[in-house]
Amino acid sequence: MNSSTRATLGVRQAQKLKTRQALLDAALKLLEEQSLSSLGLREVTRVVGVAPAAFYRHFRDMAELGVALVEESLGSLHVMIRAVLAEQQEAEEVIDRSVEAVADHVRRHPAHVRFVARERHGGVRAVREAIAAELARFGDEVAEALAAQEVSRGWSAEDVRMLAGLYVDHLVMTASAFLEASADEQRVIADTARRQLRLISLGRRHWRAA
Amino acid sequence: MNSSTRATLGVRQAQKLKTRQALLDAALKLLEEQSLSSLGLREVTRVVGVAPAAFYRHFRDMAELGVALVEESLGSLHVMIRAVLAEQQEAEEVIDRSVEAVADHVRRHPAHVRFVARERHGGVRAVREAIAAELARFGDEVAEALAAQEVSRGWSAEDVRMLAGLYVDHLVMTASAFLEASADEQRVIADTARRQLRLISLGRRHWRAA
DNA sequence: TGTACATCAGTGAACGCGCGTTCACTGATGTAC
DNA sequence: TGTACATCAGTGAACGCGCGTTCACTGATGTAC
Repeated sequence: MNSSTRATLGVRQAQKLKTRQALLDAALKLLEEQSLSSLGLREVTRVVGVAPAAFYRHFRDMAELGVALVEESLGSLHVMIRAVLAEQQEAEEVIDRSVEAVADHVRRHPAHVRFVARERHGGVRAVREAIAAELARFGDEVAEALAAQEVSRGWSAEDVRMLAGLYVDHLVMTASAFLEASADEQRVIADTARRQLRLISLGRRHWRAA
Repeated sequence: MNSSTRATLGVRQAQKLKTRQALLDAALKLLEEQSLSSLGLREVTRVVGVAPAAFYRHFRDMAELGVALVEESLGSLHVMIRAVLAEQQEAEEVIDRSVEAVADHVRRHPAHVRFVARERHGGVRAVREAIAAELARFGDEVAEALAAQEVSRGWSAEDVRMLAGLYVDHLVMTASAFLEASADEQRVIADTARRQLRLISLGRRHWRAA
């Protein structure tokens, strides 16, 4: 009857998924004010309104929940990156669109962005590794898109990947800079990000040409 | 009698400073495995070997200790940056020297670097703000050095500051990448960092010339 | 130099509290026939 | 369709434990005379 869950799922499984998602949502919200390594299992179940022991039906511990949050957080970012990469336009337009897309993504998913920025170098190894692996995949994907562009003719694979890494790092830095900024500051950050991308783009066009 | 403390300090004050430093050292060590927001006051005093209540003679809470660690951590980095900026050489040499200096700094002060990377977006506001303020000062300092160089003739102050920001961000990214890397991986990271700086340098030389 | 008093870094015991984890349980959902 | 049994998500009580904070204290160091 519940059209928002696949018909093949029984009532029991659907309810379980709902509770699991409620735990993830509650944790993400609580993580706006603290880091994963200090977030308590009881805090999370309290917000959801289930008994503490119910947590164990879904996750072994908070680290496992953290890894699940990484997938959720970077999944939506992945969609955004793909969309930007798919467009084929002038360099200048791509830059403007990218910065706008990042700003928009932060506006839509601030908690996800904050979580990734915070836990990327945070105190929970499994989560750090999950984020690093996911960002490396982004890098590979960006590299593939860059390699297909005319400007990359004659570039070695390593050089393309190096440039992709620069873009991914810049994206993460820009996104987290947006987070704590007021509307005015956001405009400055966007402007700076555009100029930085323009400078990198210039360096790209003259690579090995100098 | 103790030549390592200023003669003007009484025995009592010297001892107090020693305990304070022991608390900072113990905290920094414990923070290699967790984040500040989950580090306990009792953990720290236990390592130092003083009563928990002694903590309050030095810091109001862990956040205040964290801010003190920021000053300590970024102080040594500051010295390193200044040294690199002071040298006047060919662009290519500056890049090699910079990357080597960063690698060396991470080798010498891994815990400080980890602390800054982790808490830059961590769960304690006061510490985040202290790090942001200090990195902004680095950016200003780098901008000043860049502005004095021949290549920057005709650049607006904002553009110079934008480039300085790119360098500072790149430095922090590179330093934290070194942290978790094996010797082999460190060589790859250093090589990538050099090429990225070379590309940025190229963009810089062609800025507004295109 | 010696004495009497003030300061204050560090002590140790006590407190109430929330934590993670365990366990036998309940009762709605699922399955076999 | 109806019945009997199996599954299992979530319960609620219990546990031992380490936490941050308070407090009156001690005794070495500092100061005034």
